[in-house]
Amino acid sequence: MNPIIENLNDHKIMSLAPDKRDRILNAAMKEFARGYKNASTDNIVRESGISKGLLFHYFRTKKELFLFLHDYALQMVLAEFFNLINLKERDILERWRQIVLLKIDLVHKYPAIFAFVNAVYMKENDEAALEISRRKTAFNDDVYGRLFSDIDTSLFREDIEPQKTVDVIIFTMEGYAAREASPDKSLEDYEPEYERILNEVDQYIALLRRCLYK
Amino acid sequence: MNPIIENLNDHKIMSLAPDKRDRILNAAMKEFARGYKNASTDNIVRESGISKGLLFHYFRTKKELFLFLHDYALQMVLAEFFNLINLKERDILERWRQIVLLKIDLVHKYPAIFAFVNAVYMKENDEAALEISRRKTAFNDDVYGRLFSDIDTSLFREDIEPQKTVDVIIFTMEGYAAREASPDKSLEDYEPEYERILNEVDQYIALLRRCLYK
Amino acid sequence: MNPIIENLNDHKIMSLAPDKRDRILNAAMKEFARGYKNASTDNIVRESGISKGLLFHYFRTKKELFLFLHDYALQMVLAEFFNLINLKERDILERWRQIVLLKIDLVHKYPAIFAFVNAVYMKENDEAALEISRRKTAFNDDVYGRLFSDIDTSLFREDIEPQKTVDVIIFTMEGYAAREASPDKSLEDYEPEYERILNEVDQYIALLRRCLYK
Amino acid sequence: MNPIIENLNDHKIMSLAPDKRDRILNAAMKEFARGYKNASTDNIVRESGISKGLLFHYFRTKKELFLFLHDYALQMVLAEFFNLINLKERDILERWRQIVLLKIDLVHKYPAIFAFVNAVYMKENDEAALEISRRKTAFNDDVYGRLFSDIDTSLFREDIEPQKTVDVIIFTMEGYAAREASPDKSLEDYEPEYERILNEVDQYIALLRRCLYK
DNA sequence: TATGAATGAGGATTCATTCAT
DNA sequence: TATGAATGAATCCTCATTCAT
Repeated sequence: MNPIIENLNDHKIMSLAPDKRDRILNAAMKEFARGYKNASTDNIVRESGISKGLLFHYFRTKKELFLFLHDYALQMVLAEFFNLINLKERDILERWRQIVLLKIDLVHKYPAIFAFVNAVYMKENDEAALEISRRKTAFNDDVYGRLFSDIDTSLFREDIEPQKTVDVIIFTMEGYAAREASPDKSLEDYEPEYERILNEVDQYIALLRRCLYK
Repeated sequence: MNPIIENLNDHKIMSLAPDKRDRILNAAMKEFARGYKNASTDNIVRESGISKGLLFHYFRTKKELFLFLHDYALQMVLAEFFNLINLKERDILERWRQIVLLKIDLVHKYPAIFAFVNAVYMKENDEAALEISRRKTAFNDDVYGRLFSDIDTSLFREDIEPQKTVDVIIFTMEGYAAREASPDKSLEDYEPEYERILNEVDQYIALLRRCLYK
Repeated sequence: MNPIIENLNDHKIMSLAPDKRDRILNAAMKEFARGYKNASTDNIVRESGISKGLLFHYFRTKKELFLFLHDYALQMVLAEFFNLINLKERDILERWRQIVLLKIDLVHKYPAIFAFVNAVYMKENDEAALEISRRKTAFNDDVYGRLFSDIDTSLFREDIEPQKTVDVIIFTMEGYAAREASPDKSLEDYEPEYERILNEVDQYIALLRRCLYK
Repeated sequence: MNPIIENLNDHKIMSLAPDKRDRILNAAMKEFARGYKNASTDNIVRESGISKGLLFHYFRTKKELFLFLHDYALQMVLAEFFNLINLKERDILERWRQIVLLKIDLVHKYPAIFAFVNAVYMKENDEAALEISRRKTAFNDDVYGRLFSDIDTSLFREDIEPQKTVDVIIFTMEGYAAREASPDKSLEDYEPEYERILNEVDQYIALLRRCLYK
């Protein structure tokens, strides 16, 4: 269904008992959230309560673990994301509204995954870094392609190029999201801010609708 | 004059002969561009032709070197930036135009500094990471504060909140910049693209002016 | 019948189905040809298609497997060797001639065994090394004892001690064999060289006969 | 002077204080005498009383240490060997006599070196193993070439090819040496056996002289 | 018999930092 | 100031062996 992410279920680790597997993957994500180099396989095994040997039984190298985790994280988010988003809604601003709400929920549901994904900047001049970079770009292209496919551009003002209109809307979305997700803001505080964020988003939506729509 | 960045001239290293100092700082920046953890003090001393002992004579720890470099880089860019920007121009969109042009120039003039600044994501849960994060935020607040201070909001449509208008403009600026600065694009290719970028920026400016201005 | 090599048939592994047993033993020999330490039990089980547990069911330790294999290899060669050699021939030089021909044949017939035997230099200061060394010496003493037993020393010159004459002949044989078996010479090339080797051997035999015989 | 062995004095380790250097090299040789894989860098540093880091400061890898040691050992032996052997003596059997005596002395003087050289069988399918094998062959060719150059073949019987005569003599020498150097014989016992060995060697020499010389 | 997940001590290597000179 | 040898904890990874099933 999604050709970008290879079939994770083929991986050895998927034959492990789910609770043990989750213990390992969660511990690994948590550790990699500190950055690739800072992450220590020793910490991962300590945290997940397994032996050194077992970790390397399932993942031949630290890099393989990292790469698997990356794809796993993206797939987890992705599956639920597209499951819940209503792609029938063709107004991009309405769709954004949905996305924001959904994202807040997901960040709460899978905090470790988001922490990990945000941290994935494997600064290395080797193949793995390029591979991650390539996958991330492909992933983003795919997600954005789907998320903003079949947009009803007839709603937009006619005196500006529709693609540029979409760009401004997306830039605004992302800019706002980045500002809200700045590292000082601990994820735990999101919930009480739900109202505030929704309110602000609605203000941006109103602004953009007034200025960019017919 | 700039309270955010402590006085770099107080640092021991500033008493070194400028050419030797530059050799050290450039080597260090180049190395840290690979990421904090990947950077090796061995490489730095080898590249700059000094001894291990001397490096640690001037900077007590790797972290101190890194932090110094960070402030140093920001100050370098900053000084030149504000020197050249015309703060008399009160139209935010015109100011953006200036900034884009200037930034392209600076990236060419100081590629090592920009490579370093872009790479500064020291994902660590220790003091240095928080410190960097704090300084960066302060720096950005300061820069943006100055860069977009004294804006003529009377140019904006009156049916929307001026601060939100500024936000949309800045989000668009940054979104566009981020897209252009994606890691696949090598800095060397910028020059021939100067025209293309300027052209695109002008299109966004025209759009925003038409939609957000009176 | 042969007191040096303990009865291999008493070993647990001998109750396994012959084809499966051979798969295991061949895989193990091939692997140990890389050297004792370099040999990996993982590779052995992968190659022979059995499970880790089963290997250690039959051989309690890697060392036991190795020791068994050593004896097994020697016995394999030995049995066939003495089966084919004509111990009626009492002229040591003629006997050598037979041995050379036979050895070339056997190396072709059991390349894995010879590769393994040649590689058996388990340099370790533990029990197994001494044990191997002891068995090898005993084996050689036994083989040479039998191979050169009942030699007709009346053929030798009478002005020299017969044992010394035998020594010189054996040293020449072994020296020549070692030179021909140097590791650069791949076993595959033996066949076309059959003629050359036989020719050279005959020259040495002629020389020794002329000088050492009456 | 000897083109086979590259200049060892260029190596970093040669700038170390001789006593410390010898402590390291001796410890390493002793350890590698157990075989390449069995040798543990931990043991080497423990034995030589230096830190882990220092060993890898001088030798970037275990393999580099091993290769250096190999060349070093050969050079040590070589230099003294050719220094003491009288190449004026053109009778190969007399020369052998000298060599045997000299070798016994050297084995006593440098037991660690000989133990190491005898043990050097790095069974690995990588470049280093081939490199060692290549160097050893080149070394042997060189040594034998020099050791048995300018031999007076006019002393030999005329009814046999001189090269074959030389072969038989060398095979006998090596065969005898190998038998005496078998691993069960600890090096310490050599001294009291000096007489016995010399006596036996003289017997072989007498035999060969009677049979192979005019 | 047969499986293969699980163990954990041991191995080579790295690297920021110190210190005697 | 300046050097670079020296340190050793930390890192990733291996592998013979065990054990529950």
